[in-house]
Amino acid sequence: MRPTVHDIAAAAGVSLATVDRVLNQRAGVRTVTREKVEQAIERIGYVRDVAAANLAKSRVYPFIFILPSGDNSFMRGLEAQVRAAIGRSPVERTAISIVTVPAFNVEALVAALDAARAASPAGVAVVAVDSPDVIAAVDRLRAARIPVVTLVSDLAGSLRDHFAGVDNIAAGRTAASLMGRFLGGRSGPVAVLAGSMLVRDHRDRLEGFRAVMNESFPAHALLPVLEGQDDPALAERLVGAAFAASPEIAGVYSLGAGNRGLIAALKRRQSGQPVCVIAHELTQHTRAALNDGLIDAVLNQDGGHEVRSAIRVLKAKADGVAVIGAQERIRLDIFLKDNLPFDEGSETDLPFEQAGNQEPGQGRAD
Amino acid sequence: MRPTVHDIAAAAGVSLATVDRVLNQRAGVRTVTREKVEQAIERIGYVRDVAAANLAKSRVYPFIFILPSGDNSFMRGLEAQVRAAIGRSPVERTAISIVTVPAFNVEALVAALDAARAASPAGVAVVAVDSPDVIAAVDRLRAARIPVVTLVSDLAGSLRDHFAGVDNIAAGRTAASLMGRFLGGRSGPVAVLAGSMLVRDHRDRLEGFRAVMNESFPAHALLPVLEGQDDPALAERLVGAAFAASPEIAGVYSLGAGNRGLIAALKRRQSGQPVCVIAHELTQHTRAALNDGLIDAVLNQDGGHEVRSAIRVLKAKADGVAVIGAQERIRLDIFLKDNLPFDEGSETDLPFEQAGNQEPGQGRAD
DNA sequence: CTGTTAGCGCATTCAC
DNA sequence: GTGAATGCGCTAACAG
Repeated sequence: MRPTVHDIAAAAGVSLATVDRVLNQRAGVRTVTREKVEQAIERIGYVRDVAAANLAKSRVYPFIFILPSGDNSFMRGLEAQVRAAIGRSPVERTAISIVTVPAFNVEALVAALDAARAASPAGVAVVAVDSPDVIAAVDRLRAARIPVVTLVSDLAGSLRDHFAGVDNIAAGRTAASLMGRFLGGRSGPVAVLAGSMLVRDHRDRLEGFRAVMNESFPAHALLPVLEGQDDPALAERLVGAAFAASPEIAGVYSLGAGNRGLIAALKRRQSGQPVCVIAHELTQHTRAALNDGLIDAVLNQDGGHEVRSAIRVLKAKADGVAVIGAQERIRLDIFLKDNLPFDEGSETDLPFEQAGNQEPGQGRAD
Repeated sequence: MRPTVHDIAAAAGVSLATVDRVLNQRAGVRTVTREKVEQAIERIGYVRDVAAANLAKSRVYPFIFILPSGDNSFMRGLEAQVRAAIGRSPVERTAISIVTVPAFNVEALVAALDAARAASPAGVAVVAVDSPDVIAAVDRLRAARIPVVTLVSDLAGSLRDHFAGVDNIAAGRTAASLMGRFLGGRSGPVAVLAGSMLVRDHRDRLEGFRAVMNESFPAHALLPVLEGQDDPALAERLVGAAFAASPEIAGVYSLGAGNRGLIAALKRRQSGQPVCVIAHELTQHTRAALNDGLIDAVLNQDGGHEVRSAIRVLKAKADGVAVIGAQERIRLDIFLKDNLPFDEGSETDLPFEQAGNQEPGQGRAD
């Protein structure tokens, strides 16, 4: 039997209440007594039973998730995953609320973060937009001792506790490496379609992609980055224009959303050599395009894993306990048409695509 | 507040003990009473608090992990992950014991399974060898109402509750798809190095690989499969001989272990065109070879994830509760030199490679 | 400053 | 067949 609070009380010659006080670092204990207890804890190797503690506390964890609104398959899937977590709330002792803010909008995000702080939750998860104002707002949360986890897109320079997302520089490097090898002997420049340089994940992917293309495949020039604002219509126009201007394009790297537009442009393209296409995020649309051979590879992050990880980490931070580091590393999935997972929409998991309002131009769509 | 046993007792007009009896499907309750209680449960939407139940029971889960012994980096890493789980035992209320048996040895495995059954644990996890005798032994465990999870290599046709491992057919298909595209215009046959056709995972990978190579890249003939018994020395001899016999080899797919031998053979090979090499399992050796450009891609399964998943599933089966399906799907990791994770040996995770005794020929080495 | 006591939600003796 | 009482390990009033 592992030692309990009673054992340490006996060993230290004090009462349960005193033990509890030093265990939970509450005031009102003489230093001598405290040390006596701490030594007893150390000596008998006590580890607290978190389940029992939570039971006694009837602990619930109020968390706030701040996500971009808009018509973006990936983000809507992410939201669905958060809703799934809400469904598990009774079991996991969480009370999660979702706040959506217009994508790429610094002021709205700052306002949401400050509102979250006012609600003093046990933790906040946020898809960050990279900006000094957002950093400041996150740091205000931390100053209020509220744990913060960035989700999908990180916020370097802030005091956030953890980032639940993939290594986006590595993602960009991987995209370049696949692109270069898939192109093999073929020549021609490569186009890059991004959403916005305002978000860290897109910037990181671009950086990684550029680095490896320049190092290892210098024969393929990179065309100027197309910023599609994750808007399918805009993306389609931009890509279509690029195809028209440079018919010899050999590859396209789509590092943001708006892939519906990219796919439409690819379908419309009749002439020219085949293009190698690498995109991000497995959605209904990219999955279909992968199967049709329009897209060669999809790099994906598992939104469900990210959400569950964010919750685990927020809980751990709220309790001040350690996490299994390896379990919280979000892996970059590489999908070819050959290793597509069975469609997850049917049973235990959530659909890749949710119904959503059409708000053109404002979301990180698809 | 979510409803408790008290609420359902009140709603049904019975006592706590009776509620408990129907909750845990114990005998000694009149059918009328039982139905009354069940309706109350349904009506107020009761869900049992597993943590509280475990606390009351002082429940511990005795689990047995059966792993192949021998000098195999991946398997030793897996064992290290199980040991890490043992380290978390006090927190997770598990009591895990590890049993190792010689690799590819049906009789030894059957004996271990039967011994495990005699110990009547709360669950068994086993790296299966595909054989009717093993299936029978697993089914005996299930007949004794002991949950069984297969780990890494599955056992089709058995009554095992769950498989904690990757989709190996998809893995083989993916390997072929990468191989074909990486080879681009180059011609020449492709060699396959396996461990043993006695294990399901190797057979599945081969099947997937063959299928896609034949469908999509018929220009590349497949040489007869080399069975290296996961033994580095044997693998090196076989691969070296294949290079000598067919200097025009364009690619090698190593779907088992023994990659140390493969890498040695690659280093020794001076002449001929460059070969595209795809291997399985990220170990110290494959990681180095990937960085050196000797290996082009490594397909990997995360042993830590598999072990943790196996434990979660065994617990759930023991408690008769559902699992989050998506969380328990083990992903196939594709590593290029560009998306290698930081070396995990240093901090939160475990080393890729453990020290181990040299037992040539009997392990699924490296 | 420290100790006593009564639960948290559930399982399990025991009586009735 | 059914119910009342006790405890799992911990926290939180409330007294002292």
